[in-house]
Amino acid sequence: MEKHYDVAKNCLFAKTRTVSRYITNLYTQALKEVNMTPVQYSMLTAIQMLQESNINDLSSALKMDRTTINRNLKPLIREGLVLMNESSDRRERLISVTKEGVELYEKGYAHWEKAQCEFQNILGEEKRDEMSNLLDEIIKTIAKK
Amino acid sequence: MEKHYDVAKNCLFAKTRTVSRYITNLYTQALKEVNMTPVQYSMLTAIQMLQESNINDLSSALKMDRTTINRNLKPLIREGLVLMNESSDRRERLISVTKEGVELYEKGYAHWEKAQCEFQNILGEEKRDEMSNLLDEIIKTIAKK
DNA sequence: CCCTATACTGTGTATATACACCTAAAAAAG
DNA sequence: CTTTTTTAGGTGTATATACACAGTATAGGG
Repeated sequence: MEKHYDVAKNCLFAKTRTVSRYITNLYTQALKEVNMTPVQYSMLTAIQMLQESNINDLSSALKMDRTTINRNLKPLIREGLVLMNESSDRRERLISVTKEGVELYEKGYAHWEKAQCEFQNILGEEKRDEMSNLLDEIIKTIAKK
Repeated sequence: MEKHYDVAKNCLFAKTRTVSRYITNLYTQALKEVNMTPVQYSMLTAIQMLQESNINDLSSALKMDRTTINRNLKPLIREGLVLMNESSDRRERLISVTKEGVELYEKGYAHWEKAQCEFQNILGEEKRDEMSNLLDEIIKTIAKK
């Protein structure tokens, strides 16, 4: 078998990425109602979970590169949804959500739910659960390293 | 339950994206040996599969936006791995792989395989198969629309 | 044959992502 | 207390991604 047939059929990177693009577009459409991208919505989620966190905390929680966190915070700060404050340790900055951020987050929740439901309708509940569990296990596995 | 707990626990976008980032980094490391990104390797795969294809063909095959295909081709063309030739229909361009492209692709195959194996070692064969099948089904489902 | 509709492509813009490299501050070592 | 190491953060650069908008060429209808 020629190599490209093998890759086309079996590449887990390509498959994951294709599905990721699809899901991203789906959530992007839904969250457009609150002028937010799904990545920004995820970041707001983590910032609220961790409360007074610094960039490294968010990097660990979201399993996203430190510098990506930094850059992804920019639009949220620009829109007044997130604050980056000085800390007593002057190396770090403390990140928190503003009142406007919480409000928009709450407002976005219904649209996030819509995207979740839409995806479940497309996949069916059984497969959706299978996918969710599998992703959880993968994330747990890669976190252990 | 507060909304951000729900999102943090159940968001299929965030989970998929986290896993996608992880897998991307894994394949990126492996393919660095041939100076190629995994997306570029996937594109070379598709271009070889379809042979004389235009941008829309690739867009369909890779389920990637047309304009993304266009931009992703740039580095491949710059490196002399891919050609974009005129067609008799002067609206479209025909995309093909050069000799150098095929050679580098063949050389990269071992590194792609390495990444595939590495991921299987991390996940275990059973879960890897489950994941592969699930992704196939999802891709088949979203293709039908 | 001309006009219009359709099809293929490209560019501007904005976000997402991570690596290499750099700066500054705190902590640890001596 | 000074020097060194560690830790936190930011910037330059390059790729990846998709939408809105625009240009050009073919096809189709009259």
